[in-house]
Amino acid sequence: MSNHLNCLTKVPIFKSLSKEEMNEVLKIASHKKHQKGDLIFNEGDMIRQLFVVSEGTVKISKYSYEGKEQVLHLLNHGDFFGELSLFKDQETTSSAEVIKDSVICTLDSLKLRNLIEHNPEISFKILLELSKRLENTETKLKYYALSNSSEKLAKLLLDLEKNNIVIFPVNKSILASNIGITSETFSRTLKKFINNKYIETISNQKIIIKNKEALIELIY
Amino acid sequence: MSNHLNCLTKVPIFKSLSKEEMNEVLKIASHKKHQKGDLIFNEGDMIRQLFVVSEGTVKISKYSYEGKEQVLHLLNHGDFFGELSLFKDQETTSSAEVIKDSVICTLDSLKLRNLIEHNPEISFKILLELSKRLENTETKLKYYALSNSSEKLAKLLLDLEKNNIVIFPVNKSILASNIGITSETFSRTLKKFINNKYIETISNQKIIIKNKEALIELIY
DNA sequence: CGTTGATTTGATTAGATTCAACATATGTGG
DNA sequence: CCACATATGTTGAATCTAATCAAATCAACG
Repeated sequence: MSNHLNCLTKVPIFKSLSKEEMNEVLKIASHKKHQKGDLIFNEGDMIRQLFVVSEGTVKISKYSYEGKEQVLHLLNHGDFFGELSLFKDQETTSSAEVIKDSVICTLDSLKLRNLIEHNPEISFKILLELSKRLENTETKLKYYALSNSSEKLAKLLLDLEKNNIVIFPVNKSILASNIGITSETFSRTLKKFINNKYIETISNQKIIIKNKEALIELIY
Repeated sequence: MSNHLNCLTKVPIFKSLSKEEMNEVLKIASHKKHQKGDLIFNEGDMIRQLFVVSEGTVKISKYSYEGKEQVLHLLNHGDFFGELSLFKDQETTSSAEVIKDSVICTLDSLKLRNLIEHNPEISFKILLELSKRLENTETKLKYYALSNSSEKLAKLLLDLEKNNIVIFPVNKSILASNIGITSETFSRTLKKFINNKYIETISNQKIIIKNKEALIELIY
């Protein structure tokens, strides 16, 4: 049916299924390539699928009536979205936009629901995933509500950092919106960090953390 | 074992269980009365239970290092918390405080996990509940990040409103923190709404909405 | 009726947004 | 591979909103 077994076999929530179970899932799945800029769905759209990101990056956002964007999640390989459709046909309350060319699998929610009801395993995995995402969102909430832009940026850098190297996975505007500040403030605050010798820039999307303690200090 | 069958029989996530299943759940449950002000757990505590609110109100919050509070959720009858403990022993990343005298049931997470694995029903219900909470938190996030205090308050009033009557379920400071503003700003913005004849106050915790359209206009 | 906690009000200030201009980076077709 | 077009990023200056701090008032409860 699909040369994108990837979609499902390599995705955490389905990984542990038996061969027969996997075949069941495959029956209700299809996949599609999407280009950067494609809109998978828009706030208010009716959706009846669970979407699983097999390749690429998808941005989940909400917009204010003035058009200001709040990025909720950046989803990569293995992440899913549209889980509320599992329970009932659902007008989404957010938009999903492809920001890096992607392969996305869709699973019919009615059929998936059926499957899940007989596979506690899957249900449990989705449960785990959602719990984490909830915790994540709650933490974000705390930062948005309680922090100034330096704290927010420090937290972002520490989240992205690996061996003191930070590579921005998406452009700075999106990152800014992800932590709830404007791109101008993002730029200015980054500069402040550079002036303070907390960080050094290697390229536009790569920086080195020079004083991690200072950043940690900021968020505690 | 307990005269608080309430804890479980009346709580949505367990409501549909058969008698035998319910007996299984009862075996791993216990309940306890808590007074206003009691701390169920604190950020960083290790928890190994799922908590279900049978009566009263519990406030889930995070605090910044400066002590500023962000209320994440206000939980009432039937709501649960501590779901991450289902997956592994978990240091909580938030605090739970009783703000109205409560009866709280605790279910050992290891045993509950076991039970869930054989009861897709329960798993599915928790899944639904978490999905809703996630959506809720995401919406909150949008408001925190994208709205000014008038929009936030308008949204709060519309959320709480029933037949144009708003009764504040908890004190104003907590509500303010719930929508991510200070109590001073809360007070001032409420006053502005009164001056604009959007609302009228009946008592300290009761107001009437006089111009709902104006409030709706604010949030769109 | 006094004490404690909650709420309101006022004055000041800090911090981020906005808007506009400029600079840099990225991508495309010739 | 260059030149242009478009998208992304940076900087400055003005403005504005909500936070802060301090004080006054109000409400609830033993």
